[in-house]
Amino acid sequence: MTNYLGDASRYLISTVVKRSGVKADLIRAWERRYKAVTPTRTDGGHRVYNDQDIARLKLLNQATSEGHSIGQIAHLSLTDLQKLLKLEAVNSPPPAPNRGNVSSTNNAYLADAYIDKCYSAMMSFDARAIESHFENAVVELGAQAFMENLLTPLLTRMGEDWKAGNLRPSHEHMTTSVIRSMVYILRSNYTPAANAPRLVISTPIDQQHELGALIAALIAEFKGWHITYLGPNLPAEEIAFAVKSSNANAVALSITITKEDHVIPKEIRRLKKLIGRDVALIVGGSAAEDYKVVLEEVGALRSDSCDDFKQLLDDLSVKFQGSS
Amino acid sequence: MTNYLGDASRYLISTVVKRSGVKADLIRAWERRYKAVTPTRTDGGHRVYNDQDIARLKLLNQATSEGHSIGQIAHLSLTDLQKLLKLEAVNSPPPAPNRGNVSSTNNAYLADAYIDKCYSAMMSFDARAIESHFENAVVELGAQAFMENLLTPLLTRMGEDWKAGNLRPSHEHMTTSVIRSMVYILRSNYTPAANAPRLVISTPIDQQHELGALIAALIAEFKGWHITYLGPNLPAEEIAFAVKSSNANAVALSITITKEDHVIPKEIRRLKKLIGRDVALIVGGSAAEDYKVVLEEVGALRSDSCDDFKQLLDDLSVKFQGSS
DNA sequence: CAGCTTTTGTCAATGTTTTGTCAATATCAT
DNA sequence: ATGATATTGACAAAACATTGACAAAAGCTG
Repeated sequence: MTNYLGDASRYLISTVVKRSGVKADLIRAWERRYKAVTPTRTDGGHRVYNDQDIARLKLLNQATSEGHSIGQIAHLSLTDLQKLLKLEAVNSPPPAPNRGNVSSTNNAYLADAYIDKCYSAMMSFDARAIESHFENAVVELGAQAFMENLLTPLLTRMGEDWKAGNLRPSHEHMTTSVIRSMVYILRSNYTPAANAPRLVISTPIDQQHELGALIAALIAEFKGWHITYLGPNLPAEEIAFAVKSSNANAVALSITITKEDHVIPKEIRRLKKLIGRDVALIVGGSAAEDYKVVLEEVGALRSDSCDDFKQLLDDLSVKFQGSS
Repeated sequence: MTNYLGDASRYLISTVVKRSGVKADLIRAWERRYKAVTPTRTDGGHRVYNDQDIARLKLLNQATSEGHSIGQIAHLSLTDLQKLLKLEAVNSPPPAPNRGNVSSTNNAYLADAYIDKCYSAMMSFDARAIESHFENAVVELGAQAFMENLLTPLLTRMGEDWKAGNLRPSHEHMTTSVIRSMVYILRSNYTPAANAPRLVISTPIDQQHELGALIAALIAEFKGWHITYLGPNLPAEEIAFAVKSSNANAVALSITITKEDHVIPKEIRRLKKLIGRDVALIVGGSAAEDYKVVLEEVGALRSDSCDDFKQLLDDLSVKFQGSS
């Protein structure tokens, strides 16, 4: 079995400098003094790095520039470094999302490479490998691009393969659980303001697929909303109860499968009645348009894409600002 | 193996200053005069602190600024310091009804306090608060104790409240999703050996509750197994498919709800037939004993507690060692 | 309250460690 | 042959440690 550490990514130091932002001399110094990375070598002795090394260097660079001492963190794993930076961000207010240093085209290209890797790992049920690729991708692309250029396309591709019958439920289950477990790292790390608008996210009953809901949760979190994520497959009463209890301003539902019966329309009508007129209802997902009629009937907002959803959130945000 | 969240991170004094809010000179003075913290040293003699030290300093700082004299409290344990400042620990709006069940040992007492906090946060759908309590608890208790003294009792209590009707599905859903997202952080990130025994974890069809399965996954991961976690509610074919694809040595199922129909027994029989005799089948969860008959019939292993499960894993581990 | 002692936070002076950077020289790759 | 890379050694700025001292604050005593 090919293991994910031995994949086809091989970069010379000049490439690593460009992608990690760490100068070559420093990379070598870190290796010499602390074994921060341990690249393989060509026959001639040139260093050969992989994606993981790049991700590491990027994180180490960020951590040192935030005051951590390289000697103390050089040996930490990728995960530990992420934890370190997350904790760091939690305890200090500076919201500086100002680190765009890779062009978007380059980003898209890189993301595509990662998608392929993730897909083959998924097919062979190698959760560790998926996770490892995700980790690297998050570091390299940043959380935003990770979601937009990797997670969303991956989800789309999975949806297609699902319809074509190439994908089994177990694949989808495993991948979902990997993504869910990474939500914590992905999430923007500052606590939303006390008066941030509040959103409850779920999927209606009999809708088991939660990937869409997860992505929606992440997007909303990045937008500064205060999220109550309920996971998939809940009846209207439960969702409404959560809305009341958390005093939410809006509910977002993800619907990805069209059912012939009338369960979904019934649930939506019931939910809308329960939450009342003051709470907005947003419905998205690949099957949302099949329920167009009901949605219009109850005055629900539809979102057909990530950008759509963002726009909706922004609009609502203005409306609900400060209404606690 | 080495790191839970505790000793993974080592900080120099400048970082500690930023995180704790105590000036460097003062930290050293406190150490010199009262041994308030006892950092290790680098070869060169620089002080190296850990998360607990930082937590301590934070608390000490808070306590002194509230009038306590440093000389009197410097030697107190983290627990005692927390008790000292217990009135300040209110950061969630709804004051929780405190179920006063105080245990004997400090650690258990501490865990109990966290359980209460988590429970009231859960009741008010404050996912952020739950997460924050979990984070603190992991740092304070260590991952092992976190699971055994907090997560497991919490789960048990949820089960009881569920039966008593005090808990709604939405509560359980939200809490599950928080725990799932924390799994990533909890996991020791050491990559299992290539020849580590492989385990697939899921719950049978119609078993929506996955908290037991999650804890099982964590335990197995700590034991060095290579895990493929599938999430809840999968038919036998899917689980078997994942077993074949990942070349697993064993399957673990969590069953928490007893159904009157014969779905579960049928699923178990089918699963056992599909995976064959060479793959072990482990079944646990609060409702597992209700299916005793079937389980014995197919030769499944039963685990009634965490310790039980650990024992089982160890036994199997020996058997499967190196068989890839 | 005045006077005395103890506690506690801060600072300065001086020496050591850590770490980013650079230069010189040799080797590799195309 | 030329540009990229590797190795080694060195350097200086920044960060850290130690020691000793000092004064404000707190506590105590008569």
